[in-house]
Amino acid sequence: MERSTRQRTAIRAAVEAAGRPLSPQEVLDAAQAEVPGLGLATVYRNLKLLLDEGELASVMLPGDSPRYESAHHAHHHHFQCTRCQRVFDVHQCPGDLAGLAPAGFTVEHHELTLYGLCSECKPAKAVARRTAARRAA
Amino acid sequence: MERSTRQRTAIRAAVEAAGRPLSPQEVLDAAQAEVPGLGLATVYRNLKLLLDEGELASVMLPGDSPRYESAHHAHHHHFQCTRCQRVFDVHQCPGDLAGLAPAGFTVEHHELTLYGLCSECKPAKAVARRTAARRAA
DNA sequence: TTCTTTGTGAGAGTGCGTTCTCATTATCAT
DNA sequence: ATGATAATGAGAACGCACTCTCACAAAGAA
Repeated sequence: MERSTRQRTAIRAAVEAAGRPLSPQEVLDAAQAEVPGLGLATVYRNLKLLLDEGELASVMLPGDSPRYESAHHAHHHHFQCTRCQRVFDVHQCPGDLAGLAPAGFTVEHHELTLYGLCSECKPAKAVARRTAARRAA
Repeated sequence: MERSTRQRTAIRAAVEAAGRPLSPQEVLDAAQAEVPGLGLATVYRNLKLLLDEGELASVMLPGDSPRYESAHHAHHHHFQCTRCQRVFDVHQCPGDLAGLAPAGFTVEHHELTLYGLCSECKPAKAVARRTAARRAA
């Protein structure tokens, strides 16, 4: 039977607390605050377990390995920051995209990913630009 | 200087003729009709070359390795068949998705992927369903 | 035609995300 | 507290897409 371990608890908590999809490495980094010796294999094992139980959902983005987030979210999309690579939820959907498909095709579902700068990186980039300009002067 | 080989010509022609994004393996299969001994390494070498020259564009889809298509296409999106896994172009765009992002975020671009059955697989699936029903009876 | 050099095919090698192995640890029913 | 066994940590191993190596083939300038 399934046991309750500090590791499993920390992993579950890390993903739920993040409020955004995390990569296995990000989960490891976050959960190690709670369980310092935590290993990557344990993270993978538990992500798979929680996925099978339906507690987590995997999030696939173009050209990236899977991330994981709480499964208790309605249909939504994702935003990836082009600077820090972190992924955030977008709780809106353009909806009704069935009409875009070629004739004779049936649309079952869709994935939308927005790219740009997150609220933390937008100012960071502006600062970097100013710094570069100062160096050049 | 760059030479014109049967292999390169066949690879370029295969991608242009497909009219949809092809995986390296699909390119190999298609181009081998023209150059039977063609090797996978040559396909990768030439895809990279044509990419660098700006003749091809790479297409990333969630959870899949890159595909390649002609770069001479305006902004568009993609449709992946959930049965045959092939990818097709969708020449429309819901547009103006900047408003969907969280406050403080800047949207630079976006990727949209539709999933469903292509025109070839839709009838195939209906047939499979009828066959299964017959077996069950 | 000859020569230089780019391109090719085959298979070995690489990188990386993920899974497996196994000795050790820790949970929990008793 | 004790014992059965699930879970863990570390590192080896894996799978896959992709790139490199190298001997050989062939394009194209002379």
